[in-house]
Amino acid sequence: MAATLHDVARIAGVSIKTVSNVINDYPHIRPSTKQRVVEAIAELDYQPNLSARSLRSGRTGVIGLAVPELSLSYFAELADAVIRSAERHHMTVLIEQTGGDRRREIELLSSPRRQMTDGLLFSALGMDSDDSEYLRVGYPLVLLGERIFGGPTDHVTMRNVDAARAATEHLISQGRRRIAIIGAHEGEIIGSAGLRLRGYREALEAAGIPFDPALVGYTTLWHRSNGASAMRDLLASGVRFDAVFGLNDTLTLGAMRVMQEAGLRIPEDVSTIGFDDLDEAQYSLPTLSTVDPGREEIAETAVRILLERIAETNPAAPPREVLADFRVVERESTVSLTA
Amino acid sequence: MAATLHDVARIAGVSIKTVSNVINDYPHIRPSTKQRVVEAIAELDYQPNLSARSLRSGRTGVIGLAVPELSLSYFAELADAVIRSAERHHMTVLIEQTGGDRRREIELLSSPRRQMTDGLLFSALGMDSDDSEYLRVGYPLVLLGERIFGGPTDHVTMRNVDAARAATEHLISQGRRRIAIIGAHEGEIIGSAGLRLRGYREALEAAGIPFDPALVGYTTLWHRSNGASAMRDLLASGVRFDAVFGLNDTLTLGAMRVMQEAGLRIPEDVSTIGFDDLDEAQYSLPTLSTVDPGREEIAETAVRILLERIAETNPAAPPREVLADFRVVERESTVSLTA
DNA sequence: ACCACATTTTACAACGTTGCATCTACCGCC
DNA sequence: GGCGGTAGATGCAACGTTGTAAAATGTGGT
Repeated sequence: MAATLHDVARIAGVSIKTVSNVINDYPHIRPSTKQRVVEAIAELDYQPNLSARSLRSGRTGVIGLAVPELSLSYFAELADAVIRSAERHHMTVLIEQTGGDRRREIELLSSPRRQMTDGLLFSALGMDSDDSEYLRVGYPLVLLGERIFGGPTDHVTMRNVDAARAATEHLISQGRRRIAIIGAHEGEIIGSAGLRLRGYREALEAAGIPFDPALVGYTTLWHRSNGASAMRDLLASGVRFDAVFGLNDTLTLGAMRVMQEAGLRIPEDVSTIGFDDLDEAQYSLPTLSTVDPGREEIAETAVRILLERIAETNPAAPPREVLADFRVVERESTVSLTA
Repeated sequence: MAATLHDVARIAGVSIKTVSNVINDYPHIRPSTKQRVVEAIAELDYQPNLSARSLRSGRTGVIGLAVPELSLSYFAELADAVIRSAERHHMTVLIEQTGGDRRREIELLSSPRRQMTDGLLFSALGMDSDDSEYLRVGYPLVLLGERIFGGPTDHVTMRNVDAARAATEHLISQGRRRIAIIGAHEGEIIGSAGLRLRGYREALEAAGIPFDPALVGYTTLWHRSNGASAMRDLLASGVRFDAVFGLNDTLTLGAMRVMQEAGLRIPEDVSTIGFDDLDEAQYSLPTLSTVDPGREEIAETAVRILLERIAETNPAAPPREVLADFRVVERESTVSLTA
């Protein structure tokens, strides 16, 4: 079967420990010895047994990434970025899908699989701040997302409130006053929906525009179809609006499609902005203005912090919270009122 | 730190082997003993050490999935389906991205990481049939995709030619005669592009429609922007067409956007069909007719076959090729000529 | 030639688990 | 009462690696 240290040692005429030393770049090895070992390794096409190595060292070289669903573009693009980041640090990524289900999220935190990872990047969706004690786990954990703040672990996330306020301000600056919002979650305070709604309200308030509950479209999920049906409801209600802020791009694209079917022109009749800056937003008709929440930066930072924690000798360092920079991306779907 | 078999054994007052037997459902254990062990396991919150287990057993419980990029929706949806399938078999999935690069694909086949997986689902994009010898590896490997046929391994894929012919026939049955095709690859015979182009030509031929090279839009990649620019070129060339077959949905959505900008009506002026049946195709404007190539079935079958190979004692069984069923999905973007 | 000291190599024991072989106790049967 | 057989429990070795510590070898100075 596969060659082991013993085989290499036999061929090179040294002890297995010497082979191990060569592989691990131990400095004090005679060049001639090293060369013989290297040749034997090449001859046998030796590859270290990773199970044995991690049994011995307690490290696996794998980090976990838990997300709700890869078929949600935001998480697919996040996973892509995380894998590329991890690669640069010679780490592999094991992806788990939770479906956004609280129970599965909690289970996953203490699943035997945590054993095969050195640490976990955890994008919670079903859990909330009340559950934050579950995050007190015995391995390095970096939280992503906006469901839990002030928890016991490091946390890398986006500036939801600020970014949503900036998006709304962008619409206001174009002379829009009746700004519908799509994707709100009934009663939510913390969480992407709650925080972005808050940014929206702050922007309105700052501009002296009264908040009109009739302009809020609620959805449970953020799939395209939810955006579409929220918009259908909004149109059916007869409420007047001249702009839409969709709480993510996917929702917004669904809503746009319904508006266009209904004969509304975007951006002339309804200036529309989304959130996430998916690749897709560049190719819709019209192209979608949106907020880039700093996804690449989030992935990169989260991986870096997780690896720091893994390497750390003293795990008692206080939890850090990192907020990525965001950016409003103006495209065709938003334009000033020409009236 | 974490509890081991020894700890459990001490608490339960039995040998570690008995604990191991309980965990592995060895039949001959006195119920009272079993109960004591189970209680001790619960008390210590014991979880087996997976590194030790795989060192001993040679199995990891992990399968690898190599895809070009997760940010391509097709692969994100495929990965989602594979993970869900694997979950049902109590397996974990380790995802690797190759970027569709031939060299990286080849490297990955003999990477030390193969060590941490019991087998690999491999979606090749950069390699071609000339490289098929690289697939002769010492571990269970199931090939996905359409770059290599007749290779030495099991292969699960879609009926590209038939499905593309069916898509084209769908357009022809609606009275379309000038059918543009977008996303072809110069000179490719094998591969999604080459095979689907062949299906297109077969359909034309069967209908007695001459093949017009001016109607072929070439692209290197299949991102949205490639579809958009191919369509721009097509429009700039002045060639006349009354239908478009996009070789995948993403391309097609990019092309649709350019057509609409140019004032073409879909489906009236240009009946349009894609390929992949992405979630997104249900929410574009108009909704996109497309081909469902059987992605779920592919994921499920591939996982099943891989696990069979892993469990197999005699690995000499001849390679199998499985083709999933496809289905033309009619939506708003295709309609009969009303002349 | 011998010592002090640095370089190079090695032996051994673990990491936590499971396969194999073995051992004891007990059961039913002639 | 002795024997074969099965249920139930165990001890030992091994999977392939690396940390520790110590042994072997080499170098230079006296």
